[in-house]
Amino acid sequence: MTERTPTEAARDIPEATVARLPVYLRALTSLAESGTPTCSSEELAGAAGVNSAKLRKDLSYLGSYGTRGVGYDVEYLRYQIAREIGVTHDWPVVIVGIGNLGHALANFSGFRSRGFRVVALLDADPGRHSEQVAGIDVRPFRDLARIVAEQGVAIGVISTPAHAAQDVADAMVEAGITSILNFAPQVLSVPEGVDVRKVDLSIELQILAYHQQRKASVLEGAVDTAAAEGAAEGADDLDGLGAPA
Amino acid sequence: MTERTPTEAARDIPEATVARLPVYLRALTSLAESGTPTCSSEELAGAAGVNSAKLRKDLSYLGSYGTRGVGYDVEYLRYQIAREIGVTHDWPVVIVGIGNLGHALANFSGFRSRGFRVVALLDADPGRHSEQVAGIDVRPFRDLARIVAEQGVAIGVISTPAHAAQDVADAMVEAGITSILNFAPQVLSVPEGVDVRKVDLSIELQILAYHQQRKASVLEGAVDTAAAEGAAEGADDLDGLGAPA
DNA sequence: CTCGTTTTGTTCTCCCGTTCACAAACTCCT
DNA sequence: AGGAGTTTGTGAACGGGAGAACAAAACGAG
Repeated sequence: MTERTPTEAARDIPEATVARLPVYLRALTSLAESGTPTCSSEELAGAAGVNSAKLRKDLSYLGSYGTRGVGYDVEYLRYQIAREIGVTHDWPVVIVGIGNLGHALANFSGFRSRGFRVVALLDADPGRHSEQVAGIDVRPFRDLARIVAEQGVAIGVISTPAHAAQDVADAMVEAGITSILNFAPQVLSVPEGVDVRKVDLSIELQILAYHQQRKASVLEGAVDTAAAEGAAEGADDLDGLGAPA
Repeated sequence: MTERTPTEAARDIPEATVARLPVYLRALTSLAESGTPTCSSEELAGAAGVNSAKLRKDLSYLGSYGTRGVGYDVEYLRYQIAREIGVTHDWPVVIVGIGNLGHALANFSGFRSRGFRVVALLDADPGRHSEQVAGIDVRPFRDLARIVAEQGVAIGVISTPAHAAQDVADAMVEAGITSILNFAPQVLSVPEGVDVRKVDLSIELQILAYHQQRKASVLEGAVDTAAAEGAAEGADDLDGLGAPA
C-alpha cells in the first residue's frame, strides 16, 4: 500500500500539511548543507519547530520515504518534498507595484533558491519605468498580458497600494494568472479556480497585540482591566465608548 | 495562573476568530469612511470576504453588539473590536534589521493608522547607523534593551537575514519583549509566554506553487506528470535543487 | 538465526472550527 | 396595537487536524 503508482499524482494532501511542507523542505536543505546524510523524525521535527508525530503523519501523505529503525535520507526526502510541492523547476513570477515593498520583494534572494524566478516588475506609474530594480527593468503595467503569455507566468505578486489591488488582480486573472500572492491590505475577489493568499502586516501585528493585551492584563492584576470591563459589563452604560477616532 | 478574574476579563475567543477580527476592523473602518452608519452581517461579511454565519458567530464571542432586524452600528462595532484587539491606543514597536525589507516596513504607512508606532529602527551594521529611514534614525542593535525599557516596547519585528534571527530573538526576549513578528526565514525558539508569528514569502509562494502544479496537471492531463514521476523514481537525480544562497 | 533496540507509519480519540438552521427580537406598516 | 418582514445570536451537526499510543519493520549483536 505504500507502493506509489506514478500516474496517481493527485493524492489528497491536507491543507495544513501543505502549509508545513515548505518548512520541512527548508529544514532539510539546511541539514543537507551541514552534510547530514540522514535524520530521524525527531530531529527533523525539532528543526522545523513541530512535534514528531505531526511530522511523520505529514510525510506519510507523500508516501513511505523513511526507513524504520533508521530515519530519513536527507537528500532523498528533500527531493520528494520539492517534487510534491512542485519546486524542482523554477516558476516564473511577476511583481506588480514597485514601491518600497516591491523593491524589497524584487531584491529578495530567496526567490531563485526556492523555486521561483522574477521575470518582470510592473508599475502603473510612468515615473518608475526608467528605473532598474535588482537588475530588472520596471515596465508598464499594461504589458502584463503580453509578458504573462510570453513567459508562461502562472503566479503573480501584488504589492500595490490597497486601492489598486483589485484592478491589478482583475488584470492578472484576465491575463491568465491563476495564483496570486497579495500584500495589499485589501480583500480580493477572484473567480473560482484562482488561488489567493494574503500577507498582511497589520493583521499579524494586531493578532500579536491582542495576545499581548491579555498577557498584560493578567500580569498587572485585574485592577485596570476589571474597572474597564466593569463599566462595559453595565451593558447599558455605553459612555466612554463614544469616542472612537 | 489560569484562574480568571471575577469580572471575566478573559473571555475565551477562539484563535481563528482573533485572526479575523482585524479583517472586520478594516472593513468597518472602510464603511465608516464612506459614511455608512449601519450594516448587516451580510454586508460586512461580504466586505470582509467571509460568510455571514461565520461573521455573526465571531462577533458573538465579543458580546451582543448588533440589533436584530437592523444590523450593526458601524462606529460602535468598530470601537468594540478595536478595544477587544487592544488597538484603541498605539503600541510601540521596534524593527530590527534595516535591509530592503526593513526599509519597506519602516515606511509602511499602515502602522500608525492601525494601532502601532515605530519607536526605533535597529541594525547591527555600523554602516547603517548614519542613515535615517522614514524620518527615524537607525541605531545600534546593542541599544535594544535600553530602548525597550525606556519606551515600554512589547512588540518587536525581525527583518534580518535568517542567520541573525535567533540571536535577535534571544536579545528581544532578554530585553523584555514578549511578542515577535518574524520575517526571517528561520524557525525561532523562544521561552514559554513569548508569542511569535512568522511571515514567510517563500512558504506562501510554495503553497501557491503546490496548488498551481495540481491545477496544471489536471488541465494538461496526467501525461507530463506521469513522465516526471517516473524519472523521479530514480531517486538519485537531485539536480535542480542545488545552490541555495 | 534469534532477540532486543530503534524508529517509522498508522489508528484512534479528542478538540477546534465551520456551517446549517431556526428561534428570538427588533422595526415598520397598517 | 398587532402582524409581517428582517436580521441577529446560537444550538447542533459535521468535518478536519492534533496528539497519543502502538504495531510493523529494519538493523545490529551475539
